[in-house]
Amino acid sequence: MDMDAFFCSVEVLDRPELRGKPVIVGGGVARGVVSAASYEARKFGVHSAMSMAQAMRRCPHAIVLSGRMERYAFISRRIMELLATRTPLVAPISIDEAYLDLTHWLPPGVSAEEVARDIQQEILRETGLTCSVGVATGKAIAKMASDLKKPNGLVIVPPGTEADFLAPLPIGALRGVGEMTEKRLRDMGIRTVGDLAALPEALLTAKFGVAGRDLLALARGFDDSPVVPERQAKSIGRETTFLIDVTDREALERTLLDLCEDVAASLRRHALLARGVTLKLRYGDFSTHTHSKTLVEPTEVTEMLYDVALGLFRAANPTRAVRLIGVTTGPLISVADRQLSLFDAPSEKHRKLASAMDAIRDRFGADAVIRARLADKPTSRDQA
DNA sequence: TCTGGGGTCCTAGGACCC
DNA sequence: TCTGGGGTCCTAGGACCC
Repeated sequence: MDMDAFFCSVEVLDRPELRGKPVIVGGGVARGVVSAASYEARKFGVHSAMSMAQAMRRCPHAIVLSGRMERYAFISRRIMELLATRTPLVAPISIDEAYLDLTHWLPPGVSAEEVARDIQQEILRETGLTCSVGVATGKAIAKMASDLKKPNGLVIVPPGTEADFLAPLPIGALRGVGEMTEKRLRDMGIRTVGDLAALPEALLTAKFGVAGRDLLALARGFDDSPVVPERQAKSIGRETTFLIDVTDREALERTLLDLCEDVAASLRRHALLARGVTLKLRYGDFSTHTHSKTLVEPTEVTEMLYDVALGLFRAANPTRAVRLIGVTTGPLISVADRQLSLFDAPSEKHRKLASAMDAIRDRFGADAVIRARLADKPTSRDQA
């Protein structure tokens, strides 16, 4: 199940005067990208992930909105609840998409196709939004089927017809084939999934390794990875791109603290501890570097994360202007699995303070308590 | 054209251990 | 003085997805 132009459709729902107009939800025009484009905007060649600058060139009269994530998340939760009434095996893969395994959950005498239509009608009735659905024996093929007839489409791939369904599709439509792989395959003369399916496995493995073998299997219709609900997160991170590249170390370090604060709060909210920290820096030429360190002891404490992140930042010693800075933590373990060390005492104070601050923020909002370090000057993120 | 922010998974070399 | 093989962890980079 895949919602159609989800963010834009929600905006049109809430503001009917937008209906029929080219609407784009995305980041700032300066350095942002398109998050969602209405079908009217897509007619002009606008699509998600395109830079806003290019989108505006292609569709100068588009209505550009910055997006309201809380509103989208609210509607998403409602949709996921509706899906959960059909089968316990629902795996949300993003805010507007989910896989359902109906194998053992079809009501007697009811086909998967009928359930799919029913879901589309129910979502439309309950939210006013349309979605597209693909029905197949595997996730990847179901996803490709749902992409085929948007919006409000329903495409069924009967068991045994997978390879025939895939063969005419352009190679870039195959899940796992991104920009890089598409280019390499096209250079080899491969244009459709059928072309790929006809190649010998040895050739694909030689060129692309394990990924080549997997792509070939999918191209031939073999797709059986299970629908797994509720997978535990393996990493949690925050990053920010500046409006203008930043050289000022003090400003960068302040942003780093801000990011660590966010990440730590998220870890605590999910009752997780980080075993490692990765600092990410992107420079003006878009070159991107990461610097990681495994922690002596897993933590969810802002100061511990910041201490390590700052150490990585100072060791990296960036001399060029920074376009993006980010902090990612992982791998993660559950708080329940914390191994208490003999030298744990000093961080206990931090943990208590942090949970007190989290509680205040939950009740009074994110800005109710802020660090003295972040209090006076605006952080670079405020400017971004 | 000039590239967000949230992730997952894979590769590969070197350290380290047995 | 010419030096194994296997497993796991750490770190960096990169492709891909939504």
